[in-house]
Amino acid sequence: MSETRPKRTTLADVAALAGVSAVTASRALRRPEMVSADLRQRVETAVRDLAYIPNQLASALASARTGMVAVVVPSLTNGVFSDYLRALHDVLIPAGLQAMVVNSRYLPSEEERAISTLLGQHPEAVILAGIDQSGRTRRLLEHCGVPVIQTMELTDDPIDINIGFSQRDAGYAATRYLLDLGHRRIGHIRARLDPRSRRRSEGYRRAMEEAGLDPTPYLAETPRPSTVGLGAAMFAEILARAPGLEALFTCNDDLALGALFECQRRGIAVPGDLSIIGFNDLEFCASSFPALSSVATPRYEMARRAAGIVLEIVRGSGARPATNRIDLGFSIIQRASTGPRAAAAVRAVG
Amino acid sequence: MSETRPKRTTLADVAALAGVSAVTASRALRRPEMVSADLRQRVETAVRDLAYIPNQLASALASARTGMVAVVVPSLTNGVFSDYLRALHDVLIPAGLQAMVVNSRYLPSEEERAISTLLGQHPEAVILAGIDQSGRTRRLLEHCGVPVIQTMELTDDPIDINIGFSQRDAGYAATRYLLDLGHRRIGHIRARLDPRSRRRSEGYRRAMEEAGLDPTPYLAETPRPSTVGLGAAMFAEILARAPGLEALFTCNDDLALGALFECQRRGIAVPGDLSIIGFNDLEFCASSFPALSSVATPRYEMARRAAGIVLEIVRGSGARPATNRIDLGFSIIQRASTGPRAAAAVRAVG
DNA sequence: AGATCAGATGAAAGCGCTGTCAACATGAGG
DNA sequence: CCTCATGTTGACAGCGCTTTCATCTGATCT
Repeated sequence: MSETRPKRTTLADVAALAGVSAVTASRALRRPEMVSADLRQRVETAVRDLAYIPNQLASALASARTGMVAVVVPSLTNGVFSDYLRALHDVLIPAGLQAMVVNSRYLPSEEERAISTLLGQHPEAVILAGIDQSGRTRRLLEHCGVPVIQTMELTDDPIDINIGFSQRDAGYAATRYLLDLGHRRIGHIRARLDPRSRRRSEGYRRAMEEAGLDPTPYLAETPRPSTVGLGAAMFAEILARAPGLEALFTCNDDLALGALFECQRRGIAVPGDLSIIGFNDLEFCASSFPALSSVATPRYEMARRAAGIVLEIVRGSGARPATNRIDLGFSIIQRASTGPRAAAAVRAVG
Repeated sequence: MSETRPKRTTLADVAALAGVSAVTASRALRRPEMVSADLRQRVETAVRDLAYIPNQLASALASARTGMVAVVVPSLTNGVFSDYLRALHDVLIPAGLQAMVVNSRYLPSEEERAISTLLGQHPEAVILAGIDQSGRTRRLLEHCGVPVIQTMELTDDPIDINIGFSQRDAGYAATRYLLDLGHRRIGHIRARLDPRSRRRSEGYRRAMEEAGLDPTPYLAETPRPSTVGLGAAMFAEILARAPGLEALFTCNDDLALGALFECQRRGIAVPGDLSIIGFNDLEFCASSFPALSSVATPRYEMARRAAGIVLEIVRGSGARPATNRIDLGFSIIQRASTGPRAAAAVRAVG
């Protein structure tokens, strides 16, 4: 079966059956209004009878239009990217464009490989989740001749167009929020150690230092990918190290959920004994007990805007956006898991 | 920018710069061992200097090899498919194959569209998550001339090759497990209503009926996609309807987690007052409080095997597996969220 | 030394489709 | 009745690459 090449039906077969030339058959499919109703009908019938599927490869090669936009995300696992990809599809599909998404697994080397492969397929645009491309990747992208959109985060030096928000500011704001609640011993957990979470942590560090606090004793980090279980374990580790912990900011919601479970396991009241705030505001944050505070990130909107810009450039007027850097911001979502510094904690701290 | 066609560098440019013919340049890249060290060197230098990226379209068209395998999954959101896709990548990438994954969103119409598009790109194999293809889709797949692997579930009538486990048996086993624990008023929540979850529910229904129990009063279902919040809401709904509930089997872990949170919110002890078992055994089940029992499904293994078979057929000996239907089974993972029927509940039921 | 052969290279053909342009009807206008 | 738009259709070339297959070299054998 792997050696028999049954010679897929081609446009020529369809044309022959319909009794027209290949060009006409092509037009009947691609621009039906250019072909008389009679022939169009015959071609359509032939297509159906032969179960003809156009060879996109040949079509793309001849027309120099692939109808494909390349998308690189660092993870498919992460709930963050499902909203992101959904937005992309919502915009691209109705416009007849196909998103080709590949996963870089948070590895610059894989990203480079992926982009190189994708570029070979001649996408009409490239949408990247992230701003941290390697130098070689950047060069490829700069010379590929199609729009490149970097998302998820802001950069001062975009390859082409940039849509996002400041991860650092968001991390800062989350920490600041806990500080404003009166907390001082604020822990921070981060996993994976990708550049984006690193910048969130920088925000945490800056807020702490500005408040005259030393973040070191309350910090836990690991290169392992974040999971709920890891959140629980790392929280336990900080707790062992810094008993007087009053609040916790985690780099994402999975870690926050893990910490919350660990609190339940140990009988630590949330937010009575400990306030918790996560990051991303995934769906479960609103439904947990207590509901988790988090930092809402505009991931659907970032992707929607990115796809919209692509559409305008490749299918619309060709007009590029007025500005090549769009800040979509973020917001702190206050829920039951965070509260003011409790009397008990105040007493313990002195 | 959209109108300027800067004429990407082609193999001919590379060949010219290296002072060789296009064929030699092609060979230097594709089968280096066929070219003398000297010329190979010159070609490689030219490639680097020109930042040449081969046009995969042209390459695929000429060689009839795309190096791509088409993958259709119904969801990217669902934690289930991240393990699945990871396995696919783990096997395919090192073999030089690229997985092109598209999301059918649990819609047969989208699946048909997606497969039609994918087939136009001439994949070397097709891997499907699910067995419920529409008639037209089936016909396309049967005539496409490449291996087709249906996964996630077993069918008596595979298109080509089938790897999975019985969703119905798994649903039956989960319910049976609760029955064996002594529970009688066993609730069941299911969302999305896709064929796979329907068969899990059929297993539940059969187990209940075999035990002489009427499942109707304890059943809640909705076509909406399942979320943690939905799990909580639907659980609350059953509770209002059937106060004496002793146990709950949910169609997936997200719903189970929602139900667990709802129990915490209402002060219902788990498993003291209510046993809960989910489905899929996602990572968080082991870390929640109490840890959630679940049905572990071999999703990594299914994908790994599927990819392995693809590899063997398209890059290996071309040998197809001895059997075209592989059952990978499932297992009940017992954790803290399930326990025997409590004395209190026994009393209440009478 | 002449025949033989493996290895390296290039010329030509063509993968399946679409862009371009010429050819051909058709009916309107003069 | 002839000319000229208008609208359809087809011939041809070519997208960028790889796959024959022929050619040419230099080494090997007798």
